[in-house]
Amino acid sequence: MNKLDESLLTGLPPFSRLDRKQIRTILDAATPKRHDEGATVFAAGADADRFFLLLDGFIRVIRATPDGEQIVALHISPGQLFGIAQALGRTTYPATAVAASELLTLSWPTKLWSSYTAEYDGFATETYRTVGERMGEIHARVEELATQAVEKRVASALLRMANQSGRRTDEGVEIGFPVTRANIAEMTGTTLHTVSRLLSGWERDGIVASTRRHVVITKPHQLVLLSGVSG
Amino acid sequence: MNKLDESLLTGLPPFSRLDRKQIRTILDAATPKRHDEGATVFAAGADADRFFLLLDGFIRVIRATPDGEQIVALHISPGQLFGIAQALGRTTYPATAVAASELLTLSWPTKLWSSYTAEYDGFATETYRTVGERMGEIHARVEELATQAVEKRVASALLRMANQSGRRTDEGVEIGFPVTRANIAEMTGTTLHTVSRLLSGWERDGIVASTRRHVVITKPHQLVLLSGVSG
DNA sequence: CGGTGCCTTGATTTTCATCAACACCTGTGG
DNA sequence: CCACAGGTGTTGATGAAAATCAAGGCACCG
Repeated sequence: MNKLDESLLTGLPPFSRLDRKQIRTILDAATPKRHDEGATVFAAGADADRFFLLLDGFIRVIRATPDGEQIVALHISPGQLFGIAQALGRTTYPATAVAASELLTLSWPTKLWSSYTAEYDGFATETYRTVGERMGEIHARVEELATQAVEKRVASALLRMANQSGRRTDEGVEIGFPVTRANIAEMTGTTLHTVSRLLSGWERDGIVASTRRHVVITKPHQLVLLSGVSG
Repeated sequence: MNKLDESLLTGLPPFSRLDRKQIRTILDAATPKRHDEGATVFAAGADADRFFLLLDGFIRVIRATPDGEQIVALHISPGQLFGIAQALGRTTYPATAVAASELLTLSWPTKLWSSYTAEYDGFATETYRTVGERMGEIHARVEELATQAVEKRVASALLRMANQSGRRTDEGVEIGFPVTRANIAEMTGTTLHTVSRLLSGWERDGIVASTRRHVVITKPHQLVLLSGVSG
């Protein structure tokens, strides 16, 4: 069994203040795993027996309503911890984590959590910072849903995804994972029909270019204007 | 200067595992303060130099959008810590805390935070549990805003407030702090006109009874049905 | 007793969900 | 290799929900 390379963790916020030996110890306790696109990493309500680090790919965090609808709470980018129910004083996962693209993860048994936060300098503070950022992101979602019209919400959602995962291409900025009209609708609290109409319109205006399950933002600035900065 | 009574903290989750002497020490470091209804305890973006415990009254946590609109993120009940930016790895308050009713608070300088979490058993875990609960609450808000019609959102908001602060009266359950139509609109992402119409309708049906700035839920069960349990 | 904040109600308009139909792409299994 | 199914995307027509526009009333405070 070949060992994981230490460079995987070096420089990531939760581990940035640790030395080589500490990182080695942590890596040796980690279980790496590949997940296919669409796979469920863990489900809401399940026993939080492990916590995770996303090495590559993107996670979609989903919550299902009692009546079967799904909503996308947020996306997680490479380098971030997730499934950290412990940091919220919980013993079950609060939401479902689905692979938005093919994934590479590391995971550790939950029981290591308390020793990591106690022993490793910066691990606790950095993970709480992550929690704080997600809190802020969700707050921003509430604001959007409560005050903005659908068009602005969809524009904001596209920009958010582009910021988190965007790849520059010669056409513009491409969102770094597959995303359907229905996905965008679940993010913005609307229907796939409305999203489709908006994207069609923007495509006509040359602001975005989309193929099946992929979106390229060709005129980010225009989209920013639509997202409602100052108006 | 008369000392604060230890019974103020005894039994509250963050302090429940501490002994008399520890509680005494913590209390001696606390600054008590009264706030009038409508007063701002701290403002979003301000330097988080203190953290707070709400002894009596209710806090409304508010965020303002760039274009001047306000949204009510959540309410805080007596016995809860608030303004705990440190727990989220932040140095500024993420939102504004306004007194929904007359208030009594204790507060401590931020610099004590790290020693409290380190020294006092249960303080950290319990406050992170609080953070987790608020996270869950906000998630629930996102779900509501994304999937439920206005009527259900308003019904849910009333029930939530009643659960957190309700007082039994012979008429029904009264929400324990002043609340205007505009406040409810800010909680549910609608307008005060729509809220007014809904409340008028429910008043006709005998489900609620409201006077200026006060709401009594006379038929909670009916309201639960309207809030959309299984439908 | 005047002013401000809170609340109500009607009329009109806009936005967006819903209903409906169809086109296309991709992978699968006969 | 083709047929077909299931997931994805488009677009039009219609209707309902809720915002907006508008006006006024009532209660509480100084």
